[in-house]
Amino acid sequence: MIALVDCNNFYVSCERVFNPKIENKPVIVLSNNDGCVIARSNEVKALGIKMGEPAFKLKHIIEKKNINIFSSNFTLYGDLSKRVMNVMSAEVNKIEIYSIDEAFLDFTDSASKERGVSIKNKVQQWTGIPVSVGIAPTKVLAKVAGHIAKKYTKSGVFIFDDTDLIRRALSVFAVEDLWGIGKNTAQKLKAVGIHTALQFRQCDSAWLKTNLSVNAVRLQKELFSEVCYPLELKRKRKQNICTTHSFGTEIKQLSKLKEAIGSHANNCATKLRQEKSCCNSISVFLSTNPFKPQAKQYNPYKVIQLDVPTNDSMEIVKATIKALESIYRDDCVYKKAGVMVSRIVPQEQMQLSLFDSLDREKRKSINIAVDKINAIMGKNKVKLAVQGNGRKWKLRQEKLSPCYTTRFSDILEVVI
DNA sequence: TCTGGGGTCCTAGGACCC
DNA sequence: TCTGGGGTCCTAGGACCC
Repeated sequence: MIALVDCNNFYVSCERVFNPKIENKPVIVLSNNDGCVIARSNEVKALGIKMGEPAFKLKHIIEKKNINIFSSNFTLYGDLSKRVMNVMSAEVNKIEIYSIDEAFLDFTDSASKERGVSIKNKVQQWTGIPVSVGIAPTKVLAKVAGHIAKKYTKSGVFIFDDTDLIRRALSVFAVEDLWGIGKNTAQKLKAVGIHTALQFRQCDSAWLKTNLSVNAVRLQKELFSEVCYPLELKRKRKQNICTTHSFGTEIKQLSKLKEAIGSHANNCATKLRQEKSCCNSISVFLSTNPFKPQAKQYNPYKVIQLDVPTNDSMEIVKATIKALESIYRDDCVYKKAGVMVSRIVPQEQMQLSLFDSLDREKRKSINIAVDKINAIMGKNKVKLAVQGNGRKWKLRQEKLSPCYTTRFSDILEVVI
């Protein structure tokens, strides 16, 4: 048996932990640049505000309903996530951390509602974060159970412990709410009269295989309690690492794009080194503002293949700047830029080249030193000159909450 | 004025091999 | 009129997830 533990409205709950005034009040957390809604409290969901809605369209209702707005504070959310995961890890033998706010727990040794409730209460008491728990024989069913727990139970815990119960639940569970069924697939299914999870479970698997994909067949098996997605206990090495941002204000000049791309590239290199990986290929991409159809649209990208895999900041930044120069056009206004590194290999398994002229040992020492300094002094305290000192393309974060748990100057003071 | 930022997996089709 | 029958590898694009 598997338990899915899912934090309720996670980012909103994080903001509430240190700000009890917004308990039971409508709260929204916005994406980077204060662009879209990415987390909503129940009060906000009740108002009919959708996930992903652009903030500027909500100005009116925000004022009218007195909604509390926050810029995203990923430092805070990441730290609280770590705490939640730590509490749960101590409760089970095996755990798969699936995302910032979700984990699958191995309940094979004992699966009961009481165990779910006990974990839920402990997480709530020790971290301040409310969670829901769904317990079932497979991940897909645990997701369904979690859904039910969150929506229809008082305890916030739901367990699928008999097949008839599963059958009855699936008969009223919308097919588009299944894990792995997105908008497009749901549309296809509905076109042939499949509306509920039970109907999906009953349909011909050969039809699923040809018309959808093998994943649809796996999903179907999981609904029959047959495990196709086992717990993944070992953290996998990332296959791609991507850093990108929209600009607060649009950019035209090459020099500013260089700062942005250079920073993204350095960021990717740092992440590569944290993963102990090297990349064999680097891509750079730019895009204009798709929401301004009257403006000239241009979304170029350039991929550079390397002879020797690398995670050296200087080498990666240099390559991206060259790529940027090759795709830049001065008759466009850019809204977004990014860097992606791929074809990743473990750093201890890199294939060397006979004709390599770079002193890799020396570079390695430099990178280690820079990483060390930045770990102590703060991100990007030491950086490459091309990144500039500008904050010109910086994020807009007008409603940022303090980093209560990770910055000494932000620690709460208690007045007695 | 204003619309996020990460990831993964699968498939079809092209290029190539014998 | 008619032009084989196997394979592999790579990539772009689609679909999905949080």
